[in-house]
Order: sequence, then C-alpha cells, then structure tokens
Amino acid sequence: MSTAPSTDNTDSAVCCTPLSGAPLAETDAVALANTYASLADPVRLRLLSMIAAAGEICSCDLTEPLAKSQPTVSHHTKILADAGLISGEKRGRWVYWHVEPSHTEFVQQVLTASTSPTPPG
Amino acid sequence: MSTAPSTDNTDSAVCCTPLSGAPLAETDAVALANTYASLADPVRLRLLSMIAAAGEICSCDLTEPLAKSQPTVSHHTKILADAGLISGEKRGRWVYWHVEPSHTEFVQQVLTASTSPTPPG
DNA sequence: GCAATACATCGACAGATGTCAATATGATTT
DNA sequence: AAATCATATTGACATCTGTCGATGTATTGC
Repeated sequence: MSTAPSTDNTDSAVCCTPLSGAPLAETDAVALANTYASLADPVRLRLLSMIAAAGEICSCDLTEPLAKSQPTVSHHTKILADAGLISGEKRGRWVYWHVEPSHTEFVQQVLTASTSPTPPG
Repeated sequence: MSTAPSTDNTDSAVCCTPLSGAPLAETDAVALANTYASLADPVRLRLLSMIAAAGEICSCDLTEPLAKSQPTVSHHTKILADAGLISGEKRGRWVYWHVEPSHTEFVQQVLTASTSPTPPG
C-alpha cells in the first residue's frame, strides 16, 4: 500500500457509485483478454470485416485481398473461430465463413469503433 | 482466386446491403488492432476495470491487488495511456489515473462485453 | 483409382510481448 | 542538502505470435 491520500474509502456514505462495481475477476479477465487478443491483429480485423460485409465468404476468396499465404489465412480464421466470433461451414471442398449470429452486434461494434480521438502524446 | 461458386457479386441489383460497407482499410485496421492489443492482456483489463470502478486511482494502489511488480504496472499503464484509453495526472509524487473522458463509453463496453456465449469447439 | 483442388496442420524462424531486478528521475520531507 | 518515496526507464530473459514452405487430409472430377 502506502500513505498516498486515498480519494475515498469504503467506510462512510457512498456518494458516487462507480460505473462498474466489481473490478473484474482474474478468470473473467483472462477470458476477455483472449477475445480481444483475437482482434489485436490487422489481418484478422480486415478478415472479419470482409466476412461481416459479405455475410458469407469462402476462404479461397480471402487470401488474395489479404495478400497472405493460405496457411496464414487458415491460421487467422482458426483464431477468430476459437474466439467464437466466426463459424465455418464446409460445403464440398470449400469452407464458407460467417459471423457467429450471437456475436453480430459485438462484431459490428468492434469494426466500427472509432480509433482514439485522443492520440497518444 | 479460384472457381469457387461466389455467393454473389457486385453487378446486378443489391438486395441486402451488407452491414458494414467497406472492408476496413489497411491503415484503419492497423490502428484498430493497436487499440485491441492494448486490451489483450488480463492484467491490463483488470487494471482498467479498477480505474473505471474507482473513477481515479493511484499507481501505488494498483501493484498489490494486481500482484505485479511496480515496473510491470508502469509498463501496462503506459500501454493503456498510449492507446488513449486512460490518462495520468501527477500530483506530488503520485500519479492518479482516470479513464479518458472521450472513451468512457468504449471502456464500459469493453469491460462489460460478455465472454463468448458460443464456446470454442 | 488417380490427378487436382481447397483447406488444415506441422516445423521453423524472426519479431513482439510480459515480466522483473537494477537504475534513473522527480518530488517531498527533514 | 540529504534521505526518502513514487514512478519511469533500461536491460535481460523466457514465452508468445505471425508468417511461410512443406506436408497431410478430404473432396471433386476424370
């Protein structure tokens, strides 16, 4: 701890209840971090946006616009799928990807999030 | 490319305009990825939640609950600050952190995002 | 069955990342 | 000024991550 003058403590009346009560448990933090880690790569974000924009898209149509090798694209789709954000459906020899329905709203928020109006510095 | 049967193409009438029109430009993707990278660590998420919950908190009150060394905490606060999510105010020898006002809503969404209703598998 | 195609997995490698001990910087107190 | 304290920075280290070539696994078409 220290002798730092605490802004307030939990003894007297609570005037301003903080926006989020609990400080995020260890386990939840790990799970959340994993989700955000899946979004922490430019290629995956573009990949995700292409899937979201197309509604459904084949892996074979991803490699060229992303300018990445087939194994690399496969690697990224797997990470997004493991995070539960997308899902792949195999038809014939092709795999078609779509945004996981339960996460469409989340994905939209992710892709449309404005990038830092307060630039570092 | 390939001979994969395309779901649809951009020639005739567009029936279902995709939710997000453009497939995220390279530059934007890099910027966004950087933001999400700052959230891709359990320690930083817990740190951020503590700041959000307290409204304002001193670095000295972060090391113990996070069970990390002082340099490590400093490292993480810097990353969040560089991402524009938090801001530090130095008072005396202490630094007090708060969520950047322009990002409070974003941070709330980040911290309250439900972790994957569709588990990997 | 055999060749061709689409995707996944493996192995390897460079670069990024999280962590801490040691040290530097800056502010307060005596 | 000297000692003390809070924080930032540096250097080192192990681990994780993105990438691709090579190879494996299904599926289609001949």
